[in-house]
Amino acid sequence: MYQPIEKRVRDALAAFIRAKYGVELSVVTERPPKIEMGEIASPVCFELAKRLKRAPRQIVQEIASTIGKIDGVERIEIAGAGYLNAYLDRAAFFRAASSAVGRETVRASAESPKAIVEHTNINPNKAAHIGHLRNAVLGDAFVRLLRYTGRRVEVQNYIDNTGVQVADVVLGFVHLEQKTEAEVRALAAQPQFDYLCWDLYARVTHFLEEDKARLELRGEVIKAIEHGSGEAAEMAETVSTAIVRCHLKTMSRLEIEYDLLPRESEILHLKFWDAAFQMLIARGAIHKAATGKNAGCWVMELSGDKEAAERDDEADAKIIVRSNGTVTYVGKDIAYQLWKFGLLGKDFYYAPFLSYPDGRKLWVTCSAGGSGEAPAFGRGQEVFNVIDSRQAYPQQVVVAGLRALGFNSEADRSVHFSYEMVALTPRCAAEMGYQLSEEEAKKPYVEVSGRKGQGVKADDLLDQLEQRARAEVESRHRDFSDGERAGVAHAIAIGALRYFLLKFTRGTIIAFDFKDALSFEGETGPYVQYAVVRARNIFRKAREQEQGFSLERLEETADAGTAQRLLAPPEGNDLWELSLLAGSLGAQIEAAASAHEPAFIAKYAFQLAQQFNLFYHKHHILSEEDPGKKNFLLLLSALVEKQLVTALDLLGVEAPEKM
RNA sequence: GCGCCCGUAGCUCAGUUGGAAAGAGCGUCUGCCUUCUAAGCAGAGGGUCGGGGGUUCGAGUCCCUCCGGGCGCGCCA
Repeated sequence: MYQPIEKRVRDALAAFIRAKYGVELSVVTERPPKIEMGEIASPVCFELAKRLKRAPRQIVQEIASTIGKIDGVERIEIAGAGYLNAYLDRAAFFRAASSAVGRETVRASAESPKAIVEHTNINPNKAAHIGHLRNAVLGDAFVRLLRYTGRRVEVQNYIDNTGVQVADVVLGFVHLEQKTEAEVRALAAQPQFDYLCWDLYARVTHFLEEDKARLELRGEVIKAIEHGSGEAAEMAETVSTAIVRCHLKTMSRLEIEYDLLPRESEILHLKFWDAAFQMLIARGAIHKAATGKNAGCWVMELSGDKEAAERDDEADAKIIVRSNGTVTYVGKDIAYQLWKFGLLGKDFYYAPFLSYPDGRKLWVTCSAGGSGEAPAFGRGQEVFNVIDSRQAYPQQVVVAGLRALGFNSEADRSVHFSYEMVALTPRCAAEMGYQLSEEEAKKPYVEVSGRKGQGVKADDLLDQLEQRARAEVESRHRDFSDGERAGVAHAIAIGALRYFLLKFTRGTIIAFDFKDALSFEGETGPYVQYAVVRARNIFRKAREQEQGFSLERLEETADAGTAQRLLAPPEGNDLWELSLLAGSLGAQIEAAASAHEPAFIAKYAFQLAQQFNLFYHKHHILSEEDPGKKNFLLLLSALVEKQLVTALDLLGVEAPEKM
């Protein structure tokens, strides 16, 4: 509701300035520091003063007195050294915000351009940990944001089922546990197989570190897996698929779902790389180094400097194919990125992997056969790769690869949705029993090693959160059934966890601490959920007290005069600020979507909840005797509730009816 | 060595294309539950926005430099 008016003000000012002074400039607007100064301010006269070589104060007066009426704006005033402050028509804003509620969602049509978002991407060899959760929650919130703004989105969770990490677990089962494939399959059917592999993986890491000669064993296992047949390959398939199911189950607890699981094994077997290789050679994007340290390798020049390539200058060359003929990780990634844009000229086969409770199907790639009912995957218009910031360099190489092939517009539409890692506070690491050096103990955070079996497992954290939430619910609601308690506790646990991971901006390293993550007070998900519950409690009680009460009828019986009276300054400033903030969700969504920053929504939700709590404390609505005022307060509560629910939904958090 | 990121209150963090007097949570201290649930509210205290220089009418925000911290740069994946 806010941003259309803001845009009208900007356009009106720009048009006026163009007509009157013949100057073309982009008008900036901002929120004044205090509500007494209006709702939209522009410092445009400072810029104009410079251009016209006149005093800003003089220009601002001319504009304010002659610009005329702008729809939604009550008046324009002069402030400070030359600010133009616009004061909105409060009652009109409130009416528009209230009636627009619930009608703002844009539905994606099947023809609208598709965005591909790849996230989660956990190596399928051990349980998911807190760092993986940040990736998945961030990716999922971004997907929700895109879908809300009307984008069609395909969610992919890439499975590296042929890499070293899976190989190491297979090595562990074979050499440390002396297990056969059938025995591993039996274990994989047991619950918490991902936990078992977590420990085994740590043991394998230790086993390999003890004697470097054992690395040969790993090489053999990898070769066998890549070849795709034999006991080791079958075991790798068993392990990785079982672990993927564990991960999907964990993600389902957080209501994170996917459309497709593209697998590394198919990229290999369907020879995606060979196709990309031919393209790269044909367009001269890579060349074979004849001399120097890279002799015998196919390399790509990152600087795009052809002369450097001629000279075999190694400084800016990235090896794509090793001298033994095998392709590097980035090479495969280039092929995969080409497929995402529909540029590779090859496609996977697809089979259903599972069905979600709402009937939606999750598909997996396969190398032959497959189902004819699979939707058209890939061919994205825009591609977002949710990958931590440490992979910035390889991501740049992939984009450079697209550019070298002449796909400049696809390169521009390849986005590395990067974020910083989750580390542990030294205190937290100590609590978990990890040995820290003196140096580490002084740092603000310590990075933990999944290889060594360190880290906070996602399911453990979720269990703890649910347990705590359940204890809280039990102490407050003795009347709840077991099912109700579990449901509410689950919603609170998710709210706490998702909010915790989303309230930090992407570039901030999260120093994880149980104390903060397990909190339900202050700037947390449950705080926001609680505000929604408070609003709903009012409506519930109102329905009990009043026959035929409904939120729809409130709107019909509302009169504009009351809103105008109650929102009028100065007494109405508090109600107005809450209304204004509630009506600004759209502006926040726009900002969050364009900055790729879900944290903006989290911050907004908290601020709105905070202001609502203040309002809740000040006004006892149901005992309000003035029926017009009571009606207005209820409408305002309904507006806030709806906006909070929408904001929470974008974060993937559900607000329970009671808590 | 090269590249990228960060440094804001005791702690953890916001501060959206440069804009009016620096914000929040936690922690500390002081109050508020016969009311629509206190997972809440009010108040107090706490800041040379790492240092210095520059650009600008205006800098936490842009540029330079220094200090401090992190990450990346492999014929690993």
